[in-house]
Amino acid sequence: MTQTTLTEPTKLGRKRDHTRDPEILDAALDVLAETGYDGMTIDMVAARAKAGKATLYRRWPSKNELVIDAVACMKSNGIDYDNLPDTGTLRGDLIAMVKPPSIRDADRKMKVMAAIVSMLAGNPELAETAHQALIQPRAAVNRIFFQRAIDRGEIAADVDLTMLCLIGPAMAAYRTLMLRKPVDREYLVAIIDKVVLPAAGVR
Amino acid sequence: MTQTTLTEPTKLGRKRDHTRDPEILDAALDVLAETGYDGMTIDMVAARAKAGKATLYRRWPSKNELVIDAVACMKSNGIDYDNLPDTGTLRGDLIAMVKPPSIRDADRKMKVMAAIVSMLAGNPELAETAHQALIQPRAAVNRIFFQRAIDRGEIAADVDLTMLCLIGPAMAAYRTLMLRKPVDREYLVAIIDKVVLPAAGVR
DNA sequence: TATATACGGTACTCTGGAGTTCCGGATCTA
DNA sequence: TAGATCCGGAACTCCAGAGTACCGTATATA
Repeated sequence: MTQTTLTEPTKLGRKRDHTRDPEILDAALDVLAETGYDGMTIDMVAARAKAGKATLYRRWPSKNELVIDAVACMKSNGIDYDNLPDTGTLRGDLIAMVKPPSIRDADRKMKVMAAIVSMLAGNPELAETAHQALIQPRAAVNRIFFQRAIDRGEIAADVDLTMLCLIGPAMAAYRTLMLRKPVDREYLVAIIDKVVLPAAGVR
Repeated sequence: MTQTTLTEPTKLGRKRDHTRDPEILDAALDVLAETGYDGMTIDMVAARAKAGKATLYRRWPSKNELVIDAVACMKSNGIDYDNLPDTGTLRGDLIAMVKPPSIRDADRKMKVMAAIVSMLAGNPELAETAHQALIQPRAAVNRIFFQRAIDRGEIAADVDLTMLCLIGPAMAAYRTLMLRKPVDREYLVAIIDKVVLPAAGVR
């Protein structure tokens, strides 16, 4: 009777409602963006998600794991990889990415970045997750645009792709996190026209 | 006898040894850079400075004020304003700034930035101090170099100086804080040659 | 129906750090 | 010399937040 065959560990009782996972993680991201890592408390997240604290601890063993999962689920938010703009010019492609809602959730991304920056040094798992979810996707899209431009002969084939891909994200992040000024459409366009395209050697 | 004239509140007792202030603030910066704002404890700072905790609280009313003072005292570290390089070319001036010890304490500056980024939003005084001590000085030096280049006719007079001044700091900060890769001389030279100078329109 | 687990919610324990107080000893003024 | 304030150091109070336990209720299996 009590024989729980190793091959069949059938679960008893009420099942966990995993449809709530995204709501909880989204609440965690809100609190994280608003208060920073140390300012964020599990009670805040639970209250925001209208969930019990025990519910959170049933799903994530600690605050750290919750944050890692929350950051991970931001991956490729606001980027539709199957439907990237393809305007025929490098400038057109880059400008096409400067649109709401790309700008809207980019704001929360920035605040989450600010919240976790100081944790990255002593938290390799969070650092890796943040890189995969927040840093890499945007650079990857840029790389596609630049590669197209190379294939078209629009820019030289020996440019430093890695460097070019980082200009936009770097200047946007610096303006938000350090200068604490808004990164609006006007500023992003200025970055493209005054820095990125000249650096790419566009005629 | 007990008359303490308002015009002469002569201090009794042993005098505070203000020569220790810089040592304490330097210890605070070390701990701040190593552990982040919330990870930093007053006990750590006191131990590092070989001082008593009461000594710290006699001089700064709270941890927050201590951190603000510590950040403020980083101002223009590693920059000798009275002896800036003047090589006759924009590239020469920019490259001349890419030297130890400019790179060495730049590393601690970066770590301090990472430590306080998430505090800036809810701490205007710290934000202002950080801007004056960490952000503004470097941009100001760059602005001098670019202005010289304009005066020489080396670059066009209608360039966006503010934007140009930020490229270097932004890309260096992004590489350190987000990518967590070393900002060495090679990388800084690459930024100058591949991004800054093309953006400035140097022939 | 009986048992087991999930749920939201509340109350609890425990730990670490901010800030305070006191100590013995040193250094200043009156 | 006496009183006041400093010093480094240690012990203390106080509190917020991580994590746990338990409540009554809901939903699953056997």
